[in-house]
Parts: sequence; structure tokens; C-alpha cells
Amino acid sequence: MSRPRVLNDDELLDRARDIFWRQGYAATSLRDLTAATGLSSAALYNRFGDKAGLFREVLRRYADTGLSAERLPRLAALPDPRAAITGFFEDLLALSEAADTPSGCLLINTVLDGGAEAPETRALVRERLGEVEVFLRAQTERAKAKGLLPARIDPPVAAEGLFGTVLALRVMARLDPDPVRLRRLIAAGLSPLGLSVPAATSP
Amino acid sequence: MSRPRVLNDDELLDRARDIFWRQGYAATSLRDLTAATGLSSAALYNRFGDKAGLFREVLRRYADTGLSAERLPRLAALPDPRAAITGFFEDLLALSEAADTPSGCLLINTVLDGGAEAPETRALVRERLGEVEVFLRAQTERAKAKGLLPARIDPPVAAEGLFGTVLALRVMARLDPDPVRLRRLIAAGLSPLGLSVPAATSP
DNA sequence: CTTTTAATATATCGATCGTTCTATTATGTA
DNA sequence: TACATAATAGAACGATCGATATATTAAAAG
Repeated sequence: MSRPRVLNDDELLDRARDIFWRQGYAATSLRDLTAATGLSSAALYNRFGDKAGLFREVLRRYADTGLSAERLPRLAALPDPRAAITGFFEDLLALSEAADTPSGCLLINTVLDGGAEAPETRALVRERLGEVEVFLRAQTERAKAKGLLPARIDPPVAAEGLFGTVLALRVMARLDPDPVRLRRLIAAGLSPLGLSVPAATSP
Repeated sequence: MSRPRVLNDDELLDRARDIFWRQGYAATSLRDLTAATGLSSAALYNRFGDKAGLFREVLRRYADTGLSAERLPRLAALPDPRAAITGFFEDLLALSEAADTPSGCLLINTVLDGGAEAPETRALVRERLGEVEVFLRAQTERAKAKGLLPARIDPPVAAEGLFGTVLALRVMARLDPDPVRLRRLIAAGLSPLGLSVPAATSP
């Protein structure tokens, strides 16, 4: 019916995502985005309204593909809640060590990014990080109910600690992305629950 | 000898600090800074060279007054290393609940701020956060050597966990600065070491 | 073909960016 | 009282910002 798009939304958003991820919202200019996507600013505005709208779609797709949409339900369906928790942190570790993507987490960067304070943006970030919290809380309570955790463990506190470990990991991935430190952070977060993540498979 | 300054460096940097802290480096304009300080941009440039130079001085003073310069040596001098650790987190909690200052931590915001990636800036942030790491590591090892920690505790992992708790606290202070959650985060971070922070004193 | 439709590029908008030029001001000193 | 010094303000710089008006392009539908 009409002229075809030279770049589909998914690929476009992935390219824009890397720029926002590396530079932050305010430091990313429309020219950076046109250079990364190969599209003109007019084309971007026609499809996403404005810079904030493009960023919102980037965040939405980032959250969908990065964690929540597929990974969390799959892990939550595991019969052993301990495996759900350790599997989540294994996945996070793999993400942190992936070389084809900027370090850290776009959602958490955005929490601390005073340049991206549009209410819709903030709400979206909180909602998506909230899904992670709910997951960790549910698995912790499930494990406790099954008697799979040490008696001294209080699920609300333990779940908060696990979520805190997620936050710490994502900051550390930018501060000092040494795999040894990231694994040590996970060890510190999981060992109070009697859990651990397998050692690195290969150098 | 010459015309006196209408605003000393400390007061000037404190005012600029609040703007950078709230908005991030890239989203803060020179006009924001002239409005906050009451000085002209020419005066700011005469004193700090450029925007990055001003930001560097803001960070330096933030680190000096916020944590390292006075607090860490004082805590490290306590006879009981457990008191040094719990005292540090009590101070952090008080900072997080202070109403006269933006939420979160300017240093950690800057770690994740792609708009403030000047090498000097990054080096300064890492150095100052490194001082916190060194403090936590030293107190953990001192406590372990004195037999004040549970036998299962491995100091390098435990110290990494404590530093991770600091990172998590500072993110949470922006994500959801509920005192209950901040205290729960501290409880999760300290309880594996058999430590805790006193309950809230007054509503 | 022609028409319709939407995605695109070109060119440019006024606003704002960080920065600097020039001149003025207020002090201590001679 | 004049001089030297440095901090300041006012005005403006070119560059870049996010955003847009206009025109062109490529396909499907008739």
C-alpha cells in the first residue's frame, strides 16, 4: 500500500538502544540517533513522535528482550524455586559478560539519570524492575514454604537482599566489570540462602 | 588586593552540586548553574575553566564532605571493627533520609552517567569509591582476625557483599526511598555477618 | 497507467548549548 | 588619590540542540 520501511522497528530500536545505553538520555542527540539508525530525524519523528517517545519504546523493548517477557516466566515455572533464583543470576552474569552490548543495565542507568525524568519513563522503569522484585519475592517465599532455606531466613528481608544484589551487579558491571568481582557479588548475595552459582565453565 | 568574591568556593560548589546531583551532568546547562549560584557564566569559567572542570571540583568536594575525608578515618579508628561497619551503614542511612539534599549518591550516579565520561571524572569517581571498598575490606578482615565473625564468613566475599550493599542502597534511594526498604536492604547485607543496625529511633 | 498511502530525505527552523570577548567593578597597596 | 589586580556582568559568538514544513519516493490498489 505504501512505501516500505527500510528498517523494522526492532532493529531500529536495538540500534538506538545501544546509543542511549552508552551515553544516557540527555547526552544522546538526534544526530547520534540518525547516525546509528541510518534514518533521518524526520523519519524518526514520524514513527515515534519525539525523542522521549523513541526512548520510551527503546526501554520497552529493552525490558521485553532483556529479562521479563520470556525469561522470568520460564524460570518461575521451574519446580525448584532455588533453581529459579540461581538461574536468574546465572543469566544476569551471562548478560554482564556479553561482549556485543554496552555494560550495565539501561533500566538502572535510567533510574539514576536525571536527564530522563519524564513521568512516563520513570513509571515504565519502575514497573519493569518491579517485575524482577516480584519474581525474587515469590521464589524466596516458595522456597521458604518448601523448607528449602535455612531456618533463620526471613523471606521479605532475603528477597530484598536478592534484589539489592541485582542492583549492585548492574552498577558494578559499569564500575569494574571484572567477572571475578561480579561472581563474588553473587556469592555474597546467595550464600546466606545456602545457594550458589556454578563456577565459570571456561576461561 | 582585588575585588572580593561574592560567593566562596564551598558554597558555590554546594549549590552547583545539587543541580548536577538532581539532573545529571549532560542535562545540566550553564544557565541552570548561573541560576543556582547567582554568578555569571563568565565568573564560573574564570574560576573553573569549563563545565567539566566545575563538575570535577563538585565531585571532589562532594566526596570530601560526604564520606571519605572525615568519616571513614574516624570509623576506622574505632576499637571494634563491627562498630565501624555498622556505624558506616548508620551514617549512610542518615544521609539517605536527609531532606535537604537530593536522593541517591552523586558518585554512583556519575558511574552510570554516560554523559560524564571524561577520563579525569571517571578516575576521580573510582578513586573515591575505592576508598569505601578499602575501608569495608579492612574492617571485615580485622573483624575476622579477631574472631568476631561467624566461622563460615570469607572476608573477601563478605567485603564485596558489603560494598554491593552500599551500591544497592544508593540506587534504591532513587528508585524507592522508603526507609523501610533501605533498612531491610541493610539488614539483608549485614545479617550474614551477625551484624545489625539499630531500629529507627523516632518516627 | 493512475491513484492512494505512508515512509522517507532535504532543508531549515528558532532555541539553547558551552564558551569567550570586552568592559566594569571593588578591593588592597603605594 | 592613583595604581594594580582579580572577580564580575553583559553581550554576543558559532555550534548544536530538538523539532518541523515541504517535497519526493516506493510500493499496493484500482
